[in-house]
Amino acid sequence: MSSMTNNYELYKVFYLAAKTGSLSQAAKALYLTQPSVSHAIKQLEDSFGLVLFHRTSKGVTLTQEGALLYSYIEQSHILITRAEEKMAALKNLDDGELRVGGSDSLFKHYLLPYLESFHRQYPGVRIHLNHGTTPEVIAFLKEGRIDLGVVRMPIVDPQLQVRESFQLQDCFVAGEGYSELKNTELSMEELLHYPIILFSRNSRARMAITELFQSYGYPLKPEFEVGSVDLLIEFARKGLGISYVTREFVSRELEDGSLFEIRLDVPLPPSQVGLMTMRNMPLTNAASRFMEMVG
Amino acid sequence: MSSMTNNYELYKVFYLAAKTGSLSQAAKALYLTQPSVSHAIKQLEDSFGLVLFHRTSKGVTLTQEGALLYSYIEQSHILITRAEEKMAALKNLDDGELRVGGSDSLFKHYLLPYLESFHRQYPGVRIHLNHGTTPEVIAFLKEGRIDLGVVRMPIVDPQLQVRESFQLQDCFVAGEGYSELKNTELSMEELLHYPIILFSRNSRARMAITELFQSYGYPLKPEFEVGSVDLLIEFARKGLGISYVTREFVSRELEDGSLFEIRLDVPLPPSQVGLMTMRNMPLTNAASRFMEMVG
DNA sequence: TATTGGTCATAGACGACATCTATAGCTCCT
DNA sequence: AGGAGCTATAGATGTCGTCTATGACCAATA
Repeated sequence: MSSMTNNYELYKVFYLAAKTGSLSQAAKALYLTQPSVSHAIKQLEDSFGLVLFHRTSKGVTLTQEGALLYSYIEQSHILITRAEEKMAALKNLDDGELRVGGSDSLFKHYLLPYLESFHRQYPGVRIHLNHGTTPEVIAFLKEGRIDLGVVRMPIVDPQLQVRESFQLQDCFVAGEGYSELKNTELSMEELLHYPIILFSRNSRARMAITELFQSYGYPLKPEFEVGSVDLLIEFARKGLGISYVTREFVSRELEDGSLFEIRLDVPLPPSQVGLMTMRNMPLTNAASRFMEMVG
Repeated sequence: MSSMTNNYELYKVFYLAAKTGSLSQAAKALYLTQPSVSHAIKQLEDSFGLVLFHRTSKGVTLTQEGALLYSYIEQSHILITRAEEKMAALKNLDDGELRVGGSDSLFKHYLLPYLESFHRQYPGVRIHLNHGTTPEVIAFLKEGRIDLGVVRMPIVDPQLQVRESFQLQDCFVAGEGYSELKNTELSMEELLHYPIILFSRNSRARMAITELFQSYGYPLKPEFEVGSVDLLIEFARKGLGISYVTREFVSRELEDGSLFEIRLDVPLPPSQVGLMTMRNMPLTNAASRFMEMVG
């Protein structure tokens, strides 16, 4: 007796019968036959022990009790219809949101064109960018605050799934003040005679290059330690030293000659960008579409 | 493609799965097995082309899309539950309304005890009384403003269904001033020497008695014509004349001697009270219960 | 480690019941 | 009187919702 809970499908039939004022028309609308509808209404009436419709030779009209029921069911039906529309919109990406985490520089130099074209193709999807360091982005992901993180590889975390996406190449660059180094190839030792500008300590690229020098026996101690890629570039342009930056992020400066790359006699390790998601966590439609576009 | 309209029953399953966070528990609540619930959810997901739940080893949690759907379905479910409760209440007569039409005097002298006991038994049912003349009451009924009319018979209207309920007897009464008539039997002619007080022209009782006198060849012209039974009584008590009233409505005055009945040498016709409803129109539960009580 | 107990997913069989066809009864309109 | 609506009813049919049985997975035990 606790949950009387009729079959909800009956309410759909009831709704249409009441709305159209005709069991036959309701049947048409539902792609059913009239007896089916008649039977469904009868089930409802029996379940309540109340008469819901007044049957006449030209259709049906609601009784008082039926009208009261209708006032509820109509609202309910509207909500369900909205829900279905909403779901369809999410499916078509006419609606929804895409929440991405990553570093500012990756957004700006790497993800921006994808975000642009995604937004152009799906203007209904609201895009949220959350920038932070790699551990912060991982935390965002685990808290469910973002759908997708864009970070440097490698990431080792059993809860996460990472897809390699794009290779970047870090390199040393300098500006006008060091033009004597333009067409030479330096050794590590020679490089270290110059002031070095590095990104802040906790960055992945900084750790990688420090380790590399260490493996050859050289300690890499920066003259300047800065907190953004833009500052790395600016410091180098002003001639304050040699910056270690991602080549793809300074392509413009390399083009216009305000910076040039310094070749070393040892190869520098490439760095992989990875798209990071929760393992075994379904993606939103928007997020998975975006992943496809980034490829 | 027009109306995507899923089987609503799936939403009930979805609701419980989301609410309990477990397909198994939802199954229990619905008296189903877990695979059934699993299948139902899959149907919904397939229909939308979206993943609604994130499955883990300890249950399910809503995805973003699922959460959005839930926000609609939860409301919808609440409405349906309320509707079902409301219907149960109407069935039990814990709620609802009873709308009766009739004349004031019938309400007061005939229907009141029934209304009282009905109200005592079903205090949740709101009672509306609409008084009016017989044609007005018929109109109320046809407009759907009342469920039930209480009127004098006969009623001839193919749209109406009338059940005879109670017999009343009209009679002539007078007060102290006419005590010489107390133990005599008058003829019609003798009666007409006294001032007569009648109810207003359009009443059924008035028409009946006028016709009766006419059939014997006597015109019945009242000295006073009043608009309520109370005035009929009051006028007679004050000695203004002889009132034609329903005997049952003056039982108290006949008891305490402030009025006495004048016997005629011709029998006066009894008048039937009828309960009138729309033919082929289902009654509300409250109305049909009330009809039973009135018997 | 293995074990146990919980989760959900899948496959296939079964049967309830939703739906259908056919028909009848009714009212209204031509 | 006949036709064109409407709904109700009865009984046949077959869909599809549900079940059983099983597997895979995970987490928390022993």
